[in-house]
Amino acid sequence: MSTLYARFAAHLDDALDALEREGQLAPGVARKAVAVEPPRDPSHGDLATNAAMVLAKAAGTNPRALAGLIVPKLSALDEIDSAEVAGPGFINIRLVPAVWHEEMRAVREAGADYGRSKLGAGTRINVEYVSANPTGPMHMGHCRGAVVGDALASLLEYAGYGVIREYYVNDAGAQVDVLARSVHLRYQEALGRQIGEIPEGLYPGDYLKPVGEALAAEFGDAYADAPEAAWLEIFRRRAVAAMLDLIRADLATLGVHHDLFASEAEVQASGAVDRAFALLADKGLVYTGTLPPPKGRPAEDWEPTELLLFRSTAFGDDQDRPIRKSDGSWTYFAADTAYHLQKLQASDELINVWGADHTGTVKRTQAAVEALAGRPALDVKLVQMVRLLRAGELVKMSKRSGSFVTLAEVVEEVGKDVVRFTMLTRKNDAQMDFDFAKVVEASKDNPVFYVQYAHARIRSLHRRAEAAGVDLAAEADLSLLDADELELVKLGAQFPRVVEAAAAAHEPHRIAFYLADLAAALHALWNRGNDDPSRRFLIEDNPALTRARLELAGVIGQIVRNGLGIMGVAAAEEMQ
RNA sequence: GGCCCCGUAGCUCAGCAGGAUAGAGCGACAGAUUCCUAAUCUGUAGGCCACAGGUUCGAAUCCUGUCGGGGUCACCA
Repeated sequence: MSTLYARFAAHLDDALDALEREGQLAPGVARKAVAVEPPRDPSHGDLATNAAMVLAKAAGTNPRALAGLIVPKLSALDEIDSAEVAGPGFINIRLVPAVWHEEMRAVREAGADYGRSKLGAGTRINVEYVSANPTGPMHMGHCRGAVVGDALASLLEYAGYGVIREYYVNDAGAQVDVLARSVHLRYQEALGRQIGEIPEGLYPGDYLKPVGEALAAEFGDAYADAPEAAWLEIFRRRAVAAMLDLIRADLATLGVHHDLFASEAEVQASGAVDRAFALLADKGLVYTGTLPPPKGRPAEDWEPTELLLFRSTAFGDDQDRPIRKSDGSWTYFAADTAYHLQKLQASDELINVWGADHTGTVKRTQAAVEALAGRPALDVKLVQMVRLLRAGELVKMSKRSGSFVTLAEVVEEVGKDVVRFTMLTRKNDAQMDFDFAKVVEASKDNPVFYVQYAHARIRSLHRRAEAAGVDLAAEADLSLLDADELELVKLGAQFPRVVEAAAAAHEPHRIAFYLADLAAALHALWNRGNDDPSRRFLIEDNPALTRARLELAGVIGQIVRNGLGIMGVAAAEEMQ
C-alpha cells in the first residue's frame, strides 16, 4: 500500500521526467530535496510541492517559470482538480473528491493495517527500555521510560521494522549484593530471629519479606549463621529472580512485555567482554594510559593511575574511558560495551531509552557502538523526570523511608490506558507533570479523555444506527459528503504520514498529538449537528446520506483505533 | 570549567529531517446554550520564536557565539 503522498510524488516525478525529455530540465538533476506535502494552510490546497524552487537553479531559470512548466503536466491528471503556482514558486494542488473517497475505501479495506508502512524495510532494530535495577518493584520514575520505549517499539513495528524489545538486567554490581544481604536479613526474620531496624544501606522494603520466607522454606536455617561467602551468590540469584518477577508483573499491568531479558552477569561470565575488547584492540582503540584529573571539583585524593582505556575520544567523547578497574575487574562501561556488541549481533540499529540522569554516558556508549559497528548505530532517547501531583500539590517521594509511589499503585488508581496515553503527551525530553486529578478529568482539556470520547462517540453512533436498522455493510455513496466532511477525511488521510515521520524521528508522542487533533476535528464536525439538525450523522429520512456519514465516522474510528493501538491504549467502546 | 538538553502567546506545550501570514489547549474578553448529538459551542485579542551574527531563493528549524534555566561530570552501577 503506498500512501497518497508517495503516489503524488510519483506523479510529480513523471512530470519532471517529461520535462527532461522535452529538454526543459537538465537530465539527472538530484531531486532529493523535492517534497510533496500537505500545506500548513489548508486554503493552499490539498498538496503542495517545492519542486520548482529546489530545481530552478539547476534548470537555469527562476522558480515561478519552472513551476509554470510543471503545472500543466499535473493539471492533466484526472485525480488533480487544479494546480497553480503560488508565492515564491510553490505548486499548490487540489485533488478531486474522488481521491478522498478512494482513500476512505482504502481505510475500510486495510482496517487495522491502515497506516502501516514499509519504511523500515525489515531493518532489525533493538529497543532497550526500562532496564531498572532488579532491587525492588517499579516506581513511577521508571514509568515514563517503560511507556515511551514500548510505544516506540510498537511504532517501529508498525512502520515495518523488525523489533526486539529488550531489558538489560543489571545483576552484576554492588547493589545486587546489597539486595542479597537485605534478603538474608529477611530470611533470618522468617526463621524467627529478631532483626530490629533494617540497617542503613540495606533495602528496607516489605516486598523482600516473601523472598526471605521462601528462602527459609527452601533452606531451613542452613545459612542462618553461615558466613556471607556461603550464601551471597545463591541469595543474590534468588533475590534477583524474585525481583524480576515483581518487575514483570508491574510491567504487565502497564501492558509492557519484553522479548528478551539480558543478564549483565552472563555477559561478564561469557567472555563477551574479552571478545569485544579484542575487536577494539585490533582497531587500535585500546591502550594503557592515565586519565587527566577530574574537572570542576578540586580532587585532593586524586592520583594518576595507569588504566586500560578505550579511545572513545576518537568518536567524539570528551575523554577516553577505563575498561578495567585497578583491581583487574571490568568496569560497568566495559560490560556495557560487550552488551551492545551482543545486541548488534542480532540487530542493525539500536535504541536505548534512558532516564535523563544517564545523559553523561551517552557519548561513550555511542562511541563504543560506532567503533564496534563501524557506523553510528545507536540512538539514545532520554526521558525527563515526571513530577507527580495530586490536585496541584507535589507528591513527595522519599527514598530513605521507602515511601516512593509505585507504578502498580498509579495504574491501579487511574488505569493503564490513562497512564500510557498521558506519558505520551509530551516529547520525551521535556519535563512532565502527572496530576492524578487532571489525567482522569472528563473534559476537553484532557486529551486522553477527548480522544477516547471521540472513539466512544463513533461506536455509540454505529450502535444506534444498527438499532435503527441501518446496514453498515452496504455500499455508501461518498459523493454525498460535503466539504467540511471531506476536511475530516483529509486529516485522517495524514495518518500514514504521521506514522512514518514519527517512526523516522523515533518519537511516539507525535501519534498522541495527531490523535488529539483528529478527535478535535471530529467533535467539531459533530457539534455542527447541535445548531443544525440536518448536519447530524443520523438523518432519519435520508438513508443514503446517513450511510455516507456513518462511513466517514467509521473511517475516523478506525484511524483512532490504529493510533491508539500503536500507543498500547485500548479504544473505549463507551464512556463509563 | 567541559559536555548534553532546554529557552516559541499571560500559563502548559506542539511545530512534521528549512517553506508561504508561527499553531493548539488553558486563561482573558464578547456572545450562544431549558440541548440526552451529555461530559459545552462560536468568535476576538494576545508573538522581535531569548539575543547577535552566518549559511540560502527562504531559518523557530541548520552553523557559530552570547545570555538565561536544568542535567551531568567517578576505576559507581
